[in-house]
Amino acid sequence: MGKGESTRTAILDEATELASLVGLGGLTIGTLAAATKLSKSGLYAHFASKEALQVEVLQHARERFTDVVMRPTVATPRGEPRVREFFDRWITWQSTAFDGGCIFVDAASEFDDQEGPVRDELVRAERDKLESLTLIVGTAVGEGHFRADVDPEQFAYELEGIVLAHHHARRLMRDGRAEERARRAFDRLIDDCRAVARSA
Amino acid sequence: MGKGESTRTAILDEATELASLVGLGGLTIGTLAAATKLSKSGLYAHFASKEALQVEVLQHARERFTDVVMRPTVATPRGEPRVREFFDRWITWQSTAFDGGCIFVDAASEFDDQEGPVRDELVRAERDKLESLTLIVGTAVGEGHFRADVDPEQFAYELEGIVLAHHHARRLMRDGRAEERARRAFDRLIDDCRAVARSA
DNA sequence: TCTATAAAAGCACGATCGTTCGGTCAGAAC
DNA sequence: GTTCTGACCGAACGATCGTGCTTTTATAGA
Repeated sequence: MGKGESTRTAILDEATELASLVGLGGLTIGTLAAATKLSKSGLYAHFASKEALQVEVLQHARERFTDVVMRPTVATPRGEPRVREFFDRWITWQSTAFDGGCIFVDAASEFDDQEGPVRDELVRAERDKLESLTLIVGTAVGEGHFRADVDPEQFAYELEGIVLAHHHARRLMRDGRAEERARRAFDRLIDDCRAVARSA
Repeated sequence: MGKGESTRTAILDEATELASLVGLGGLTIGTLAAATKLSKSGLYAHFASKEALQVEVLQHARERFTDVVMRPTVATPRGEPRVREFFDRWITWQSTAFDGGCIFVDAASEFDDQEGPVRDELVRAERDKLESLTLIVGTAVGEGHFRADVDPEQFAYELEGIVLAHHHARRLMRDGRAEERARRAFDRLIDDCRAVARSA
């Protein structure tokens, strides 16, 4: 890895951290330059524009997500264990990957109304994650761990809800029991997928 | 209502709308002045600072929430019907109250790491809503509509998750079936509260 | 060691940020 | 008719924004 590439990575690391605190939009070249001990122009030479930087920050974070969540997940036994692993790692990711909030959650509310490459990248990342999750759940159905009429997309939707509630409770409300509550919600979700039938 | 007070309200209305599109932090005095057809200084005379404006925007939105969600909810029969009413109105609120995303959701990710009066107001609003919801669920338990071992706080946590998932799916992913999914998730939640016992 | 090239700095630009201040102009109070 | 007040505006402040250009410094290959 050449000099340029290594500073580039360092910039993106720092930018990810900063963006998790002040948001992707709140990120400024000036503060990022100060944080990386570079001049504004020196830093700027690495990127075509601020918008391009924002997109690259998202891609950078996405690679990390793949490394610490996705890859270990697909390496565990298929079916329910894999679903559990995914959930575990996802929750842990949200608590440990950033000083601030998860930049995907933060950026989602920030850019959901702002058309452009940043929003596009966000949607791409989310769709990717959703597809993987749907597949993982579908496999659990195929393995017979979950009922046949379990809707993987609905499962993914509800799991996302649990994770978002966890993020909300933990970061805004600073609820010490946020993770415990998330686990209870997840257990209920899993439980309903295993049960033979639901009450009328 | 005097002249000053009415323009003040008009400013807050417009500010709420704008903030839902670009975030509370993305809101600027200049664009807000242009949107309200006032000069920057003319507008600014109504508020002590931008931060004070942000806080007032949140309070303004909170009053609207009380009007269109809370008040009609507590006017419906106690127990499960009231819980359903709350959910219905909350979901509708998120879809219709703003052009952009719900400013509480947006602001929550934006300010969860930024100490100050804006964050404080956010926490206050959230705590308020959570308390009301917990009470409403508790009543449903008291009425015998829900099982006695239902944990109202856990219920509130999971309901918030459903609403957040709905917001996420609807605004970022533009999923047309977001609301249908939310309703299914809610029905499952209610169902589990009524069931006599859960499978092992 | 010399040189070609890559990396970072220096400096400056136009724009916009939040904020302040002096002023105008209508209407109410006296 | 004068004074006072509330509502608003125009201009400007210093700071910072994103973004270029030019120059210096560091690095790597011969």
